[in-house]
Amino acid sequence: MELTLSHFLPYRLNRISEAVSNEMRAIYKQRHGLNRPEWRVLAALADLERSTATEVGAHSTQHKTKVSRAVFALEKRRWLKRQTDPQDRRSEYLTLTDAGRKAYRELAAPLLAREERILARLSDQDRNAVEQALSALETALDITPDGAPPDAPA
Amino acid sequence: MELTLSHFLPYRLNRISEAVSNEMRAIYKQRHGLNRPEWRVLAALADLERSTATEVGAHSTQHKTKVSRAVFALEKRRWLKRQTDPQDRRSEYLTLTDAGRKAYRELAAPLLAREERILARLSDQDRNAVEQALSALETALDITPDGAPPDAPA
DNA sequence: TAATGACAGTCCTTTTTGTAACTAACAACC
DNA sequence: GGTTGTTAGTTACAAAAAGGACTGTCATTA
Repeated sequence: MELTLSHFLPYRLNRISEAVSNEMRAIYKQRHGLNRPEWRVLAALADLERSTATEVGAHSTQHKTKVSRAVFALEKRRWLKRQTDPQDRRSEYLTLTDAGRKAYRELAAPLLAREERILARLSDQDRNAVEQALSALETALDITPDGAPPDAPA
Repeated sequence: MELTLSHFLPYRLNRISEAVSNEMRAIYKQRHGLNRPEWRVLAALADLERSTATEVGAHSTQHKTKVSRAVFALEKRRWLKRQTDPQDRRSEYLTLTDAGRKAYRELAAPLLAREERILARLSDQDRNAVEQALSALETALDITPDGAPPDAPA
């Protein structure tokens, strides 16, 4: 029963995650001045096409206040448009504009390239281990690919 | 060339890291009202015994301003003592007091238990994959176990 | 021993985040 | 059709993080 920081799961995860995130942030910050919530909303909307802020939050694992602020920022850039749902006027549908989609594509390419550059330093075996580890942890932590628990526990 | 958030390495890492960290934070926050920098300094000092703020920062991968504030907070609780190095009066040696070591031990147990509880949900194979993945990523990202680059690049 | 540059640690200012309260809209129930 | 409870999204406030500038100390060199 020994706790050494450098062997402690959360510490290691955090350091790795932060290192990777920082590389990415440099890209979307430098090119378009985006912060992470904004980038995530952009990516989420590219994934989801047309959806509400709540859905975007679920899909990108972000609190609704972050989403709200990010949506506002992206709207100001005219990268997305809102449209209140006539059926339920509380919620608004969000869609990327052409400019938004263009910005997303311009960002996706270098971000993926950077991801690939990191993974390229790993052996095939290590890459497999990474995939297996991430999937296993996601399951163990009840984090499904798009943010909802795998099946609702009673 | 497809960027889907749920398959994107930094996103997955971040979500996992955050989920695990949150579980831990609940423990050291609830029991002793610590925040992460404070907990990390405590753990680093438990690892290192007697060392300077700079060393603690390197060992726990934290910016010196965070370390500075955390040291102040822990000092106020009388969990650590400072001692300016007579050889170099810029730096101060930090050591945990008995109370500090006691608090550390009281925290280490439940934190390790929580870590174990998470890992217990994984198969042996998955656990191995996690270990292999973390090590491989640490290497690929030039993050050595205690925060210094593996060997200084020219 | 003055000048330059590096380093340890702190302080101060600006962003970002998290939390909780709030508004508006809906739904269910009586 | 009023009451109660829930949900979508925003706003306002408080806590935390990030970053840079600053102070004091040391080392090097002239």
